[in-house]
Amino acid sequence: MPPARRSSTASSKISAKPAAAPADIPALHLTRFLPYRLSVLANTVSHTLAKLYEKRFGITIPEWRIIAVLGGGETMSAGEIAQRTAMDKVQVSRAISRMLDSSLILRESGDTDRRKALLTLTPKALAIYAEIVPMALTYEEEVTDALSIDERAQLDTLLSKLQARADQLAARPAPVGAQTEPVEE
Amino acid sequence: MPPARRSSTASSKISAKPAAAPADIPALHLTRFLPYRLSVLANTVSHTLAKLYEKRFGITIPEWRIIAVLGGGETMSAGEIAQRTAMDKVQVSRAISRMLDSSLILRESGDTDRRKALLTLTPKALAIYAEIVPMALTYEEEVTDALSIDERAQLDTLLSKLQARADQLAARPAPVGAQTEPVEE
DNA sequence: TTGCAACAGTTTCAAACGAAACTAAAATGG
DNA sequence: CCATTTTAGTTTCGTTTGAAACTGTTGCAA
Repeated sequence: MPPARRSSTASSKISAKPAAAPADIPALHLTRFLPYRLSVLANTVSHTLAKLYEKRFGITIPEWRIIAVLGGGETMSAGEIAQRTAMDKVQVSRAISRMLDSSLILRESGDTDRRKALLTLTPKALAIYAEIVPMALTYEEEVTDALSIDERAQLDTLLSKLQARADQLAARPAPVGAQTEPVEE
Repeated sequence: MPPARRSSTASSKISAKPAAAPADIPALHLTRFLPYRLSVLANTVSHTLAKLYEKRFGITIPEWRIIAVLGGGETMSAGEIAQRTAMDKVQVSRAISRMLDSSLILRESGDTDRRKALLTLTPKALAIYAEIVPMALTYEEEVTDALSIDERAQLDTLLSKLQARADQLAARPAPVGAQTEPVEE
């Protein structure tokens, strides 16, 4: 610990006794806490997969998602992509701009509505799609191999239910009794 | 679409026919793809919760995690915190520095090893802990209310198994050959 | 001892992000 | 019609991030 700005007491001899923590507060163990567990798991999985196709194709997660939704050869607008990939429009816009630079995507302005740009993958991107999909599916399988057939079905159900509920709670305006006050002291 | 840099074909009349996509490529539907689903769900949940305590206490996710592991009044080093929160040391270092500024944490240099700084929550942070834990648990309950008792147990099992497997796969050196081969089984 | 590798944390730097402001093009409507 | 609002997408700005480099400290070994 090098340039540790000297803060108040800098000695040692810390009483091993938990100084505070009133007994009536329900304990929270991070490792049992659903949001934490989901976050860590999703992170591990995404990160591993991302490294795989970053190394192989030099694309990022947003780009991979766009390739995934356009991989069928379809054409759609940026807004549609945003919806389908659950990314926001800024992220999509930036990813598209990168993909234009690397000739992965083709942008044509629509006739009927010139605000909407119609986006299509180039053959180059389609080639990546053809290679990356099996890779992605293989990885998914490797992960789900940890589960039985029954458990995989359960997982599907659970994720759907949780997502539905999480969406519902996220949409909720504001926690009813929530003060907008920054902590009393 | 304002300053759309004109890229090659800029007309319209897009043939609705999917130009490519050979039939032998297994389709990948993002909405059925586990890494994607996990990512979206974790994101929704974390984001909702983060907004909750950001608004109320002005703390970020890393700070909340640190409060969570130190909330019992324990004292530990930054490295230990990093392990327990599954954050990397840079993230922890920065969170701690913020918390020192806002008097949420106390840093004392150890006697035996002056590299390790011993970290403890201040009463102010403990007060936040006392308030935030019920909030967090309530939110967790609201989410899991979408599930039956059985399903909650399933979820626990599934997450554990998936995390274990994901960790295992993440640790795997690197798919050396270009191929995504199942490798040593 | 000193000499060097390993460790604990911090800092730096460039890329990535989110919110909000912005621009251009459509839709609305008086 | 022209003015206003909405929609589609981009840009800007300040913050956050992650990797790698760095600093101080300790442990180990010759």
